[in-house]
Amino acid sequence: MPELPEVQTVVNTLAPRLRGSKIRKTILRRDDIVTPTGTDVVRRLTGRTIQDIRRRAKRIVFDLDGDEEFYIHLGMTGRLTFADDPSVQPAKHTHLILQTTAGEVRFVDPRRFGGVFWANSTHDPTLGPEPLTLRLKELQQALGKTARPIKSALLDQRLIAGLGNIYVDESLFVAGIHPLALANQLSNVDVARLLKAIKKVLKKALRHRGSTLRDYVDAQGGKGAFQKLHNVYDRAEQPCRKCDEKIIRIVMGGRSTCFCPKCQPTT
DNA sequence: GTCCATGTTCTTTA
DNA sequence: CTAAAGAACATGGA
Repeated sequence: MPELPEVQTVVNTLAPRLRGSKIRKTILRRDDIVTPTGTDVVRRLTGRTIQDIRRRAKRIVFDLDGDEEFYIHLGMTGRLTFADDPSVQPAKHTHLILQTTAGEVRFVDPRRFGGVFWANSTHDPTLGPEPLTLRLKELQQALGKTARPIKSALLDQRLIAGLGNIYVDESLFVAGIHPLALANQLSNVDVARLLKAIKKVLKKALRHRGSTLRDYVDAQGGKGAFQKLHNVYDRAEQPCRKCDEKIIRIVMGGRSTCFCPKCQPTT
């Protein structure tokens, strides 16, 4: 579900309520979603104050009192939502429940690609720069070093952190760049257009509270609306909104990749 | 039954 | 050695 706009929207709907609250009770219903394995999150979380909640890459970072932090990653199917009525039985695949002075929050994740991570995100070398504040020089440098197709390079969180399959495809369309174009063969002009496209797409997606294709919801259960504005993602076989050409779907590294062959020519 | 899925990490290959 | 490609993870919906 979650790429930068979706994760940010969860944080935006979670933080105002949860900031400053205290965790009264922690219920861990399965412990194999916790990393590192064996971390006693119940003991570590109960009684703690949540000072802030923020996003880093696709992570929802909880700042706790005592200068400690952990994060929740939503993986593909994770949800982090307030329970309107805490007396209602938790949904299937509810793995963690935080009962706080500001309400009850539940982490649900059927596929369990997400999880709870007791780790610091501040100096994590596996996370590249944030796209919204990324500068052209940095991106040029990062892309110049790799001979992979631009699509896979942009999915690499060490190069740029927060994009996923949807927003890479959408950004490449706006930039008019073919997904198979080699990263280090893009001109400076191409990269400049690409960075502008990435920021533009992400900001627009944020305004529309992310994309709900299947079951993504924010912390209050609200769906995103940006999927209605997708140019290419999940639009294979449909006409391009710009030129009417048929949108193509190919598979790259096991991920479906959608693009307009006319607006995104090979070069 | 088949194929597909908004992500990450580990393993294999070149 | 490193970079890139591929497989694996687990569940559910069409």
